[in-house]
Formats: sequence, C-alpha cells, structure tokens
Amino acid sequence: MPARPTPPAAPPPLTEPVEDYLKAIYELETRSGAAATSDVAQALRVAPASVTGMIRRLATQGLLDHVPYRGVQLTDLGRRAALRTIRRHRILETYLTQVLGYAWDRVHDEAERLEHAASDDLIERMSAALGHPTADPHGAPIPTADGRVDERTHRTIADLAVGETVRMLRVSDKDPELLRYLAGIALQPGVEITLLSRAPFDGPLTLRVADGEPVVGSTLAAQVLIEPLPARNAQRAVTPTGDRNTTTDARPRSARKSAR
Amino acid sequence: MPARPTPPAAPPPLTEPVEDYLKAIYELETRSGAAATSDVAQALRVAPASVTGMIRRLATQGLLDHVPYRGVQLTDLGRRAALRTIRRHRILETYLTQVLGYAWDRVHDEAERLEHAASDDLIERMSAALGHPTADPHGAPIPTADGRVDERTHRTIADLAVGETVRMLRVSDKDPELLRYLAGIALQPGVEITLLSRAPFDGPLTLRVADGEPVVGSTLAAQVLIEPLPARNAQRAVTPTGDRNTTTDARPRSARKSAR
DNA sequence: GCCAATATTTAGTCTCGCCTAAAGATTGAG
DNA sequence: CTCAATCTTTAGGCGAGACTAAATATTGGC
Repeated sequence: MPARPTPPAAPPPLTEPVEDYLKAIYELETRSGAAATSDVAQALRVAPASVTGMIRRLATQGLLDHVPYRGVQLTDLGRRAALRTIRRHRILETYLTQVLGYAWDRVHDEAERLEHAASDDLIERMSAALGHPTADPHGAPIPTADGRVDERTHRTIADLAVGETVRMLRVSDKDPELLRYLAGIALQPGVEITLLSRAPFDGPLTLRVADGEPVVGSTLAAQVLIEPLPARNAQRAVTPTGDRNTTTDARPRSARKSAR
Repeated sequence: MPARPTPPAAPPPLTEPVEDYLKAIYELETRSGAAATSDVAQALRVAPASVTGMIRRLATQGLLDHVPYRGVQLTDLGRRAALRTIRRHRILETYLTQVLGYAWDRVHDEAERLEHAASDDLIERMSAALGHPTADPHGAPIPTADGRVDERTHRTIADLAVGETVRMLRVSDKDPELLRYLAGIALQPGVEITLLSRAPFDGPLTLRVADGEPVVGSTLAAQVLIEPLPARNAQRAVTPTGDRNTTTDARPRSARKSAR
C-alpha cells in the first residue's frame, strides 16, 4: 500500500460553532464597524470567556486577526467563509418560503440549522430552482457563490421626512414576532411607504402602506430599511421589484465597478 | 421573576451521533436480528471501545437495553427515534431526486447530513410536496410519521430460478458505484427482471432487463431485492408501481392487521 | 490624573465523543 | 476440556467548546 503523497492537504471543514462565530463577527463588523468580545458573546448567547477562547483558535487558523483587549477583524479567508454561510442561509430561507410555503417568520431557525449541513451542490440547485434570486424573503442581499455582496447601508423608516414616499427594502429575519406584526400591516419588502405624520420627541409615526395607515413606534421604524423609489420613467429596463437588492455581481461583469 | 414550575421537563433533543447510533443499531437488528458491538463499530467507522461507551450512555437514557458481552436491543423509545431518523433520510432522498434532480447515487451523503438538521415540519412539507411517497428512490420503504414501516424481508436476484420473472424492489443506497452500475444496465426499482440463465458454482447470471441482457456477478445479484409481479388481472385496484413498498400504515386504519 | 465601572482575558472544570492499550469474557477447534 | 483466537469492556487520554470565578486592562467621570 504505497502512501499517497497527500496532494494539497485539504483543510478540514469548519465546524458548526466556527461557522456561527464567523457569521456573527461578519455581521457585527459590517453593521457596527467592529466586533467586540461581548457583542459576539451576546449575539451567540455564550459567555464572554468562551468567545475569547474561540477567537484565539480562529486566529491561529488564520480566519481572523485579534488584538487583545481591542477586537477582532476577519481575514479574507474568514470573510469568505462567513459569506458562504450567509449565502446558504439566505438561499435556504428563500427556498423554504417560495417552494415549501413557509411563512417568513418561520424560516430563520430552520435555515440556521440547515446552513451547516447543506452541500454547495444543494445550495446551487436551490438557487437555480429559484432563478438565482438576489434577495431573501426579508430583503437581505444574497452573496454570490464567489463571495461578493451588496454591503451598502440604508435609511430606515425612522429617517423619513413627512410626505416622503419610498420602497421598503429589508428587515431583520431574527425576530418572528416583529415579522408577523409587519405582515399584519402589509409591510413587506417591495411595498411603497409614505410617511404621513410623526409625533414629536421620537413618537409614533403614521404611514401609508398599501391601503392602510398603520401607526408604528420609533423602535419598529428604525428596524425597517428603505430605498428610494426607482426613477419615475425608468430609463434602465428593470422589473419593479426585481431590481431591489441586486448584488453588484448579479450584473454582467462588464457592468461592475460603476455602482456603489 | 417567579421561577416557572418547569412543566414536564422536555427531553433534550438527541445529538447527531446518537441518532446515527440508533439508526445503525436498528438496521443491524432488523437485518441480522442482533447488533454486536463490533458490527456497530464497523457500520459507524468508529472504534469498538467507543461503541461500548456510547451504548452505556444510550442504555441509561432508556433508548436501548444492553447485556454486557451479549448485545443490544432497542427499546420502543429507541426504535421510534431510529425510525424517525430513517423517515427523514428517505424523504430527503426522495425529495432530492424528484424535485432537485439529484442522481440516485448522490443522495445518500446529502441526506445523511440533512436528516439531523431538518425539522419535523420541513420533512412533512417535503413529504406532502411529493404526495406522501411510500418508498425512496432506492426502493426502501418510508416509515410513517407515527413510526410504522414495512419490515418484510425479500428475495434477491441471487434467489431467482431460471426463467422466473419478477419486479425489482430495492437496493442499498450506500454504494454509489453499485448504483451507477445498476443505472447503466437499467436496473432500478419497478423494472421487470427475468433470469435467463445462471452459470454453476455461484457464477454469473444473465438477466433480461428492459431490452438489455446484462450479465451480473452473484455478489451484485445478492444485493438487489425483488418482489413477485402483481397478479396478472389485478383484482385489487392498484397502480403498477404505486403499490410496491406500501407501508402497512399507508392504508386506512380499517385495513390494517390483514397483511404480513 | 485617579478611580470606579466595565470589558476582557486567564485559570480551572465539565461533558461529549472519540482514541489506544490492556485486561477480561466468550467461543470454537482439537 | 482446554487453550488460542476473537470479541468486548475497562482504563486512561485528548480536543472542542462550553462554563464560572478571579485577575487584569481600558475607559470615562470627576
């Protein structure tokens, strides 16, 4: 039995907790600019000391850089791994809602477990079956297989001026109760929203959504991301809802670098 | 914060290794009548000592009974858990082939990972989307959600008499190479098989399958399970392929206990 | 610029599954 | 019936990933 030369020594696949850490750190990093130990601990519902230990391990594996008492930063390797997991999660969420009839407040937990078990092949088949969607049911952009994603930041309903009309873009997938509430007032990605009035001192806002006029608190308002309406006489031929959340790479290579 | 009375103290969900052990033990038990430590070790590619340790843990959890140096036997609880995992596995395999276009030699590994992550809800949605199939792509019967399954044993091609015509029922899902080979000679569940001739001393068999006449070795022949052709003028109204592998419980409750 | 509050890390354990090596039980050949 | 070959179990460890308690670093208020 001749010992095979062990060609490039395949890197062992990441464990489930490792994927969760990378995903959480990625999200903290892009959202708040930095990822503190305690933030990661809170996101993963784990003791801070556990985070310190895991961070040391991830650093030795070249997935992130760690300056003690300062914080962590994903390396390219770590970021790619995080985006791979996020892609899986969002394609799974989309598939579960579009094909299997899940309500949008029920897909998060399911996707959270499946994202660690599904093969790349399965994810790509699901993506193809969906026509390669660029956004999940909550409006979050789906990273491409080669790890690119639209990371632009957006305004929220809380930032609206009275009388302004915009389109709902996105909301977090993590709070089922919020999602059910939003569905109840017809607030879902793609719908048009007009701010009719706002009470002073961070008070409730009155919106026009579809044919309703829901009144929402400022906390909720700050969680709903929006985008401008498309130009009135669309010069770029796009479908009304198909264009939101287009990742930079979903467009042909020739068209890149122009946006952002 | 009043300490909630902790109602019935929900049993913690089984871990992935535990599900794998129960599944392997179930299969050894129903196939060979008993499950020896070393058989389990071989099935799970784990050291025998590890099996002893795990078995002790499973016994304390009431999932199986263990007589040292003798063997193990699943309790009702353990059998139910095993069948739940097997149901998941087989529905997943069916879904992957029928809906997502997987080849039948590629579904085993994928299902093996997903079966631990999918919720009951997901599995039932997939089952419904498939019209509640009773057999997986390899012909294995799918246990019902309440844990019943057709456990009848069957003859194999190796048992055929020359000139006999039967229907292929089932083959193991675990050997991709075998599955590809079978697909190449049109051997798949549901097809009719006639034994044209057999060489003496356990020699190769010549079959008629579809419009081919493949010659197969006795090892392969012993792995392909068969069933009798349905009665010529079917008195029970059944679809030709729909009746194979019907679990005892797929029929209305009123019809149970009659078969077997 | 000091000190207290807060954040982070270290130190020491724990459980789960796995391993190897060695000891003990069973079985079958003669 | 006995002994060697073959299980099976015990003993002792290891790595991942979590925890608590205690030590240490940073920061913000004054």
